[in-house]
Amino acid sequence: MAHDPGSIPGSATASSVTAARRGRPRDTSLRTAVLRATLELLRERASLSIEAISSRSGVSRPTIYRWWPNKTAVALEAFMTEVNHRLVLAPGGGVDEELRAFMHGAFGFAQEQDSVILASVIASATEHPDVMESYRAEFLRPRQDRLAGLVARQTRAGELRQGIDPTLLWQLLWGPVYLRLASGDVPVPTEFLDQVVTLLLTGLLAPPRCAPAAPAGPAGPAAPPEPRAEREGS
Amino acid sequence: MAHDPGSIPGSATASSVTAARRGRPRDTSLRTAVLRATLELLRERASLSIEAISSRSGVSRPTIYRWWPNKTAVALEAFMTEVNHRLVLAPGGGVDEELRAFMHGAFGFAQEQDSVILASVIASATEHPDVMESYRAEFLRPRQDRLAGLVARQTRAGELRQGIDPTLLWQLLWGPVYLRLASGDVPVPTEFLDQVVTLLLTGLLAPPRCAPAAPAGPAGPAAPPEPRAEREGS
Amino acid sequence: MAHDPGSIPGSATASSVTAARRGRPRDTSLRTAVLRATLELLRERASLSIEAISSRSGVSRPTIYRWWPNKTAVALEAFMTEVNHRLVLAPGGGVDEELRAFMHGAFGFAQEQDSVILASVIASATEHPDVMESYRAEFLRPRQDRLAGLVARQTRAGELRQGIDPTLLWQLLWGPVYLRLASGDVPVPTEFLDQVVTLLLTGLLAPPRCAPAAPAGPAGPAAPPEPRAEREGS
Amino acid sequence: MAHDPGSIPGSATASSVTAARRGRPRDTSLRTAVLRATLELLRERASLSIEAISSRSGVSRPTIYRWWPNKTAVALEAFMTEVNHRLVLAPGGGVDEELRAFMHGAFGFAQEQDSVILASVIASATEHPDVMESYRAEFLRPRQDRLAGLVARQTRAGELRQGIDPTLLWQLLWGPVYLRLASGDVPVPTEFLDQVVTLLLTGLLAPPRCAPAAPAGPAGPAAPPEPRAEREGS
DNA sequence: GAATAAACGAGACGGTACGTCTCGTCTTATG
DNA sequence: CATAAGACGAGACGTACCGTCTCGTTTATTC
Repeated sequence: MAHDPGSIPGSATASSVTAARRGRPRDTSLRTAVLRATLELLRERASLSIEAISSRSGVSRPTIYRWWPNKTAVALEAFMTEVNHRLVLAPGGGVDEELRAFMHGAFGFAQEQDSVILASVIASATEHPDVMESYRAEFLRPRQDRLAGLVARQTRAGELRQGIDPTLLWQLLWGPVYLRLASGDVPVPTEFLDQVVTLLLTGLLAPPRCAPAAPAGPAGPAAPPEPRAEREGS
Repeated sequence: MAHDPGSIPGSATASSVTAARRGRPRDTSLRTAVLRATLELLRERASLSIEAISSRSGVSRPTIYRWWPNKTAVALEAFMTEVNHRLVLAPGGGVDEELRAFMHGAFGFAQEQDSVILASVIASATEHPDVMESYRAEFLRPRQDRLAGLVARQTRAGELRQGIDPTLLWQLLWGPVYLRLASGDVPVPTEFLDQVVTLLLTGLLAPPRCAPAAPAGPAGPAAPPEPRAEREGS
Repeated sequence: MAHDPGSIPGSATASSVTAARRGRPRDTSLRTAVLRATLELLRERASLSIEAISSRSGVSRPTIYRWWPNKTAVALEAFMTEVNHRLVLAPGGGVDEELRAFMHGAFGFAQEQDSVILASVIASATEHPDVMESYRAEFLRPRQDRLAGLVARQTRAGELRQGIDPTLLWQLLWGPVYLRLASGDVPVPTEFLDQVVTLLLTGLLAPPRCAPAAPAGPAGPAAPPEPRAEREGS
Repeated sequence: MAHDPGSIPGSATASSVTAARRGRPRDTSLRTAVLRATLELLRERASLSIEAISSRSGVSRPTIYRWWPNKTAVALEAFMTEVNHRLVLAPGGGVDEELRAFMHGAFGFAQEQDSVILASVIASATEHPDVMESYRAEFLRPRQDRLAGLVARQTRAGELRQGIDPTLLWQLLWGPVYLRLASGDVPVPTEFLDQVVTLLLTGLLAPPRCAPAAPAGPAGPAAPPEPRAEREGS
């Protein structure tokens, strides 16, 4: 992610075995310090500047520039270290159940204040193609892949309608959550994730007259959603 | 919209009849020039600065600051003048039809390149409560109100299920579109708006065994949507 | 002084008799208001701006520009109205006496805090030839003329050495006072004026051996000047 | 002079020996460039602005602000570098001779057009106590000290009258010169300096009847000074 | 009494400089 | 060779005055 030839993350790479490279070795604690400082600043809703990251982390500005191309990249990396380790999906169960589990795993981080970060990162990533690419690779791809798998599986199982476009579904799931992040409408409670799933499963249409006595089905979920009006929407 | 006490826009207010105000009258061509320059810059994806707006529009910097508190406010106003005059909804027809009409009226602007603007505006509005308020008042409110009306009407008409939360629905409609704007995934074609509506109306579930002939309804919707995979999603 | 075609000050000019000019007559209270406000600001050591004069005096900016070419001109005029009415010289008496009287009359204003004003005015007048000319006409000329008269008279009377250049003398009298004004070393006490005169009259040289017993003469003045060291000089 | 904690000018301080300070060293050519540009602008009688200094010298504005608190400080430093290296006094000789030498050394710079600079610097220093302090320390103090020494020496030698206040004398010597600078009455020719000394030594009074042959002394002084009237005085 | 004309206030505007901030680069000394 | 310290140019920020201009209003003279 950092534009670093030598890779760092886990990085028990070959190189580290063969040759302790010449010169002073990179101080890995710097990466941690920078990312931590960045998260703190983002949480404080302070406007992020390399300047600030530098002075808070104690890492000099030129050093930061050596390892990251711009502040957006730093922010994204900082966010990812926080978020991705939660993405653990336990497949199994009905569509309903499994979709909920997916939402919780994929967007559960939105329960926390930090999550606003992502919206600002994405927004500024528009100007930095490389950062955008990181975002796709590390955030989008894994989630979209899992969703695609889920859709395929449940379609085969006959639980989902035929012909559902996983990409479209992805946008209908992630879109509302992202909207709240972008609008500062955080934290996003778990119930919201569930409501989205519920509405999507059932659809908006009134049950056809075919089975007037059968609002049953998976209808339960549609239990009168308290008309939340606390906030204005987004 | 501009932080202007004395009204400018349409403003055939009483005051304008009774008293042509004292002092040199405001040169209204400036407002236009500023907004036009702003749109141009935003379209060019150039990073927006008051400096740039000033030199491009030929309006001096102090004058811009006289009428707008910050660049985000300028950008929002510029966007609104472009967008809001399209919001004409002709109610009538079935849910399906009416929801589509709503989408086209409310988000049709997303067909154009300009639309990315909005995402950047919203993103930076997070730091400017007053601009955020303008955004709510001029973009969100009218659209949400119309949607709420639509929902109420169609619920009474028995076309929509009982208990649908208009706010949640709003987020499911606007969320996906906004997501594409924010990701630079523009223009958003009209078909996308329709697909969202279709999916939401019908829901994801496979038709219950109760009535094999049932899913007719507005029929078309379930038509195998070609699994668009051109783009990666957002 | 003001760049006013029609003159105002005393101005019982022919024109004022023959024709009260057409149109609304100038409101003379404005001049007073402007000058008073200017003096106040100068006394407060605030940095003088037309803006400030305008808002303090309640006279609009364009009106001030109608009557004065720049702020330096306003300041000079304000100062002169304060200062010149003191210049009343009563000739007569010995050189010593008369020179002292001259100093008191010409530079007595330096006893007051306001006097610093003059230094700043002169300094900025360097860039405004017209203001400099006013300064010469209204401040310098009358004082220099009187001094020249004094020198001529006392030279004829045999009290002053032959061949004293009045211009040089003027600079030796006004220079030290001006220096204190310019350095903010105000107020300039009357004793200072006297000391200057004394030193100049007697000169620095020790009395020639010709009359070892006669430090008398006009020596009295040289009475042990208490070695003031309170301030640093200028 | 610059508000620089770390010493630059001569400063062969201990620190400079032991430790060449960390970080990129200050580019001393910038200081020179700034001061040179400043002198040029002052000579051209252009109104001095940091903006102008910056663009003329090629040094960026922030850098200038890093090293000087305001433009007055820059101007003073620029002037001092030009002026102070001339202050070399060779004591010895009679009062007359020595006083003249003092004048030439201390105020000789006034022969050049540049000298007007000083007046404008002092004028604006009134608003900047720190600059005023620099002025005292670097211009006033050394000159006043030498004058005080001169007075003491010559008083002991019996050439000067007892009880002459060096501060008062300072004002009588520097005042007339400063007056000419402030009035734009430059260059100040060497003869002017001499005339001031002459007048001060001898005094104004006609020689007492005691010793008709007396006023010999340094004789010259009383030589009929051509009544210069070319300029108006100041 | 109506027309005329100047004086004036209110306010908009382009312009210039201010002093500050952050960016990203570069240069040196140190580890 | 990695790093810290720090100097630097570039450029935008938001503000303060400048001096000018355009109006509408007021107050006097003149026809």
